[in-house]
Amino acid sequence: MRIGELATECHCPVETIRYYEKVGLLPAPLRRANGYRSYDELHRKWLQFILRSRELGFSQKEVRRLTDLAHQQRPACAEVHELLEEHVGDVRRRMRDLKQMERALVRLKAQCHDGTLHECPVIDELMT
Amino acid sequence: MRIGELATECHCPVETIRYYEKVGLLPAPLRRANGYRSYDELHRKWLQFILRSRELGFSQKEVRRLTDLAHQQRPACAEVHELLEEHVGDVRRRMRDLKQMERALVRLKAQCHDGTLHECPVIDELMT
DNA sequence: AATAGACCCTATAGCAACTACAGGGTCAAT
DNA sequence: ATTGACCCTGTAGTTGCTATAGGGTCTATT
Repeated sequence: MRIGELATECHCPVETIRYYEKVGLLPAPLRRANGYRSYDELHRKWLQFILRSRELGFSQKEVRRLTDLAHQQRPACAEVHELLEEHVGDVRRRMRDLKQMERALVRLKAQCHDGTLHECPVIDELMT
Repeated sequence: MRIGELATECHCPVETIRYYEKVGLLPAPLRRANGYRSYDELHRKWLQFILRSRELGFSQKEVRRLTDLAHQQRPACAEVHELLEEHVGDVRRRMRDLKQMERALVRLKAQCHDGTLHECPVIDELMT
């Protein structure tokens, strides 16, 4: 499989695949005589693993830990569990932060009287 | 006021202040004879405006739009309102994304049987 | 007067996690 | 023979800072 086919199959840009290879997340594939990368099913699985983990908000560092764990012949379920716990905590913190932002923004917006004023209390409040 | 004092007053690192000046968010202050930056109350207000906006999740670009609007002698409340609306929408989208992540992670974690297994179904599921 | 320590300056490099060129080679079809 | 789609490498750009190197300045103490 050439890189372009892999990319369309996995719904991700070609550059991202090359990037993952460069930073060592995705194992380097064999090359054809013309220098083109040649991927197989295992590569596809790894790429999907990475993409799915990134979708779930894991950082590159965490994905690296995950792939390392997955590479072990007897994956350490306890460590995976711990990583997941940490990450869920992280996601929840980020949600709380956003919720706070949202509340503050809505409060701020309420001062706007639907944008019909010429003087702007929002600007005033941000200034103080 | 020297940069260090401004920094402690506004609870932000000195480097950040110089950075905001460099990218044109914060107006460049006068300099003393020795080359040190010299800030006044107006600078403090602008810096707080920027920091508060960043806390509310506005991007640098949006902060720029906000400061531009604030600079007008008759701030265009309607535009501020629009910017706020957009941003609240953005924050809510990000929350929805995180919520989805959280649900997926919790579902994934549930497969882990408290990390007591040696074979790891989580890894398996991320692979497929 | 010398020196230590806290402060200030500029300019550059680094971080995450990609994305977007520039400047080339390869391959299949017309 | 040439067009167009694909591939290659290497480098620079993005966002929003943070950190470091290599210097100058000011105040207080010895």
